[in-house]
Amino acid sequence: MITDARVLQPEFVPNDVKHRSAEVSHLSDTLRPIVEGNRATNSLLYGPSGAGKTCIAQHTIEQLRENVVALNYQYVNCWEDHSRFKTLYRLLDGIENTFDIHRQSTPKDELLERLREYDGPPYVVILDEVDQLQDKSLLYDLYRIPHITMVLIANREEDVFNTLDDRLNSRLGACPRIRFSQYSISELVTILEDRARWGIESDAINTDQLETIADYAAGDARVAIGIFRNAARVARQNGNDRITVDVIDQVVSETKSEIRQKTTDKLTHHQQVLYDTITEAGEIGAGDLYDAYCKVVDEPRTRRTIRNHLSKLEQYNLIVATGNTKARSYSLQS
DNA sequence: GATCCACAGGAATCCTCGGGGT
DNA sequence: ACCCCGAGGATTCCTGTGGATC
Repeated sequence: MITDARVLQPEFVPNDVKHRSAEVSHLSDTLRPIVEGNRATNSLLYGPSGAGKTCIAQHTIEQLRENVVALNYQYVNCWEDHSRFKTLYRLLDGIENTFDIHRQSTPKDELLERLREYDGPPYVVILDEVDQLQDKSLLYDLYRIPHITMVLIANREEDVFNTLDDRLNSRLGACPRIRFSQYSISELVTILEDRARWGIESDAINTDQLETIADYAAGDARVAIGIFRNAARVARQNGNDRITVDVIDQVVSETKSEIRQKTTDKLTHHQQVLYDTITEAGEIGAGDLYDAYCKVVDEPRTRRTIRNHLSKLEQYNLIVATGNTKARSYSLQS
């Protein structure tokens, strides 16, 4: 029943993207100078998760590559590579300049120096989840390298600009910002129709069922494609040649927790305990939370460290904090 | 309204770990 | 075998803030 499993994968980037032509053309406008050999402007894509930011960034650059003789590009997820060193390493990796870097104790800004010295074709870098970048001054350093063009991606624009210093704000503050909003149900349906056409046999699913999936996904394309993929997998396991609504109902919660799991997997043990404690309590004040945390963990960290962890969890959109000072309480992100 | 207190978060410093140099 | 160095996490110290209490 499944004819091409690749197109059901979350990281698959289609040649033909739906409902984002305005965003694509805005982004390609900012990048167009590269085609004429000039310096392109940096840009920021922002919007809720599953709105197609990463996909559109990669798609647009792929398109650009077809028009430019030579162009390098690299995708960096700043959550996974959140330190200055790791991000720089990843960027050098994109231009294959890492063969002799094996230690963290390479002289202080040797990596940056190498990026500066790079004299190949224009280099476009996608910095996804850029608000998670530990050392924002890296953006300034990259900004000053002429042949590098940055495409920044974040959920909320204020998460990016609030954390920049004045110097960076005056430079990057003026860059084009492209807003992505949630997909509507019907938009999700057409996206799923494409995937269905490319990935599974033609009569294995119909519009009604795709609508059911889109409904469950609530505007998040990543969730929609995840449900679709799992439903196709379960249907195949059961030996069915069609994806029924029953199967879809069955895989929804599994898929959602799968996606949540991907996020919480990146947490440290201490962050995980905090998250679980909040999950259990529903809503909990800072003092009670710390006490509960200490009971669970062998070697509890200090209050100060826990506050850092909590603000990280908040940045990850896993929890929300409401109220100030004594009235502060933590609960799960809905 | 003055005072107290729990809490947030910035800055400086300490600690630990991994890898290189001698 | 030993020391050294850089990075990043944790801790210590601190200031500011707003709710609670009288």
